[in-house]
Amino acid sequence: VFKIGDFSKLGQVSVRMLRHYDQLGLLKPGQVDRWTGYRYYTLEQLARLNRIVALNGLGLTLQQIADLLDQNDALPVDRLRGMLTMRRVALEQELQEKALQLASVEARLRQIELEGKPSPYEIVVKSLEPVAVASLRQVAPTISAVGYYCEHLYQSLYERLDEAGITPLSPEITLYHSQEYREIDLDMETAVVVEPGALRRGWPEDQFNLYELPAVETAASLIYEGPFEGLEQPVLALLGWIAECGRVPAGPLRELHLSGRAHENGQPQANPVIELQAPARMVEEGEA
Amino acid sequence: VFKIGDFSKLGQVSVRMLRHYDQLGLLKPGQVDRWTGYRYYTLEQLARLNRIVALNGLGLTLQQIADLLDQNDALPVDRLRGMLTMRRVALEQELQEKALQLASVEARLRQIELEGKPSPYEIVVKSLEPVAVASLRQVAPTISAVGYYCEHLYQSLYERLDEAGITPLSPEITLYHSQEYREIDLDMETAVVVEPGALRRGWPEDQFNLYELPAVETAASLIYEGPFEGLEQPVLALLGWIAECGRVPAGPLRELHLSGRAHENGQPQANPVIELQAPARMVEEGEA
DNA sequence: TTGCTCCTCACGTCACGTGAGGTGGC
DNA sequence: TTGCTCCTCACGTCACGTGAGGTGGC
Repeated sequence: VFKIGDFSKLGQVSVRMLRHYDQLGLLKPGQVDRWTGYRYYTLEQLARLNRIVALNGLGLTLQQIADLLDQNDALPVDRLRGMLTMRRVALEQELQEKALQLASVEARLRQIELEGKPSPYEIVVKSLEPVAVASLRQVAPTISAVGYYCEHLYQSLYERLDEAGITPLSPEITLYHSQEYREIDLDMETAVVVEPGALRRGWPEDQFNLYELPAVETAASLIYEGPFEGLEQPVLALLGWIAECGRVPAGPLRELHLSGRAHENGQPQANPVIELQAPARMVEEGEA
Repeated sequence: VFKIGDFSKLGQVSVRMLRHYDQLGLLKPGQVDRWTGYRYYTLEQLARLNRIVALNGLGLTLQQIADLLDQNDALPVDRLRGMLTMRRVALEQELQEKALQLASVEARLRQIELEGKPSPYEIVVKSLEPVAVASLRQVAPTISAVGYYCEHLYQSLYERLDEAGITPLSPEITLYHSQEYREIDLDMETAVVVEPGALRRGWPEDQFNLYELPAVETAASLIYEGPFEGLEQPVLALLGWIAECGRVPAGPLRELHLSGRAHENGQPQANPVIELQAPARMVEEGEA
């Protein structure tokens, strides 16, 4: 028979926890002094305590352990197997997440070592909701022509929407359909968000596209603030980040004009706030 | 300017968390309506929010992030590097722990598949404190002679301690110096705990050994209850577990007689409670 | 009498989710 | 007027550590 302190040393479990196990009903002392409240443990409890510690070391919760040890001291095999299997799945997932985090941390550190300062862009993984959009699509011959195309595409889009009696909402979303970064023949699509109801009514197809931009499970995103000419750098940062994290593009790059229309009265906004979203997915194992 | 709900969608952060960040001073809304308490956020806040989300995704605490983003919005490089380095170390450790846990869980599952029922022994990793002991050591020719040797070694040990005026405490600890399991020529040492003060006074060396059993950082331990003849099975279980976890024995196996002396009046205890402790360490990488 | 152990009660941890109960804007 | 959004306050999570304040046994 041991007092709680001795039992604590025997089992290498803190006194606090022994009291806690008592309270949870996980491990009741063999005897409790009615007057002083002192807990007295027997050697048989030690085997049970060891079970608890062992299962806990595998990462089972005390509640799960209580379920297992409950009434009879014999472990119900099937439940144990079930719990261990669940635990294995959870552990595999946690391992994967941590490994990804570690890779990100190391990427950041490398980046700091190389450039001497942290990247000005913060890249975040997010999911994208589906949105109803109206759009026009065309190929711009060179990268320097993109601004011009953008302006005029949006302009005619707005005109046609006006004729059709559809109210453009915000933001504008320019999509770049070329998967990689390129400087000529950019397949671009200028889109605006419209109310979802517009999809259900039919519209002349030759005037503009009207459809739902698909949801994206994971996209890399960053916020850029500055002139349109400076967009090249954040685009490259985003694509580089994707590659570095073992991912691969999974859809057109989206350029959201969060601070309103890119062009107003024929003038481009001087310092627009732009969100770049690059849909991406993990490379499958064994994929090139 | 966005209301909290819109901003929440933009940044993919729950409304609850935006309020929380406000409260922590991590991200104050650009404007708060004095009368209604409504929070209004601007686009500039979005960049900061993205920073927060990105750093949080690396596993930094909000407090750390607050320290980084504090006054100036420019990230102090050195502090960032420091935190990331710490984080990397922590992540590596967590990864290792999880991997070990996963290995244990899988070992348990395999064991259940093979034998159809969970092992009757719960093996726990613990550390061992140093203890002062008095002991006698001898080689038993065969495993079946161990009981006999044990009895007589303890008997003469107690006699000599009595002559020397040293009080034996408990428990008895029998040490097996052969590293592997073997059935002949067992190098065994029968020891009893004595008060630490006894070490400081000198004793005739030829009567018995008097020394401090060293501390052990990690030892595998299990509780066995049953006759001494049944000890073989738990010993093998313990050694098997050690091997399975990528560890290697690191000292003599200890057999603690927790329920009192092994022999009393020439009779062995019928169902003693015994703790087996096997010091072990992880195999170094590249070690055979 | 002095330490030592034991007792109960309760707060803090961390980044959230989820209510209750109530109020402004279309 | 009816939903919708927003507000504050507060509890719960999980396995602990760490006190405060007090009492028994040698």
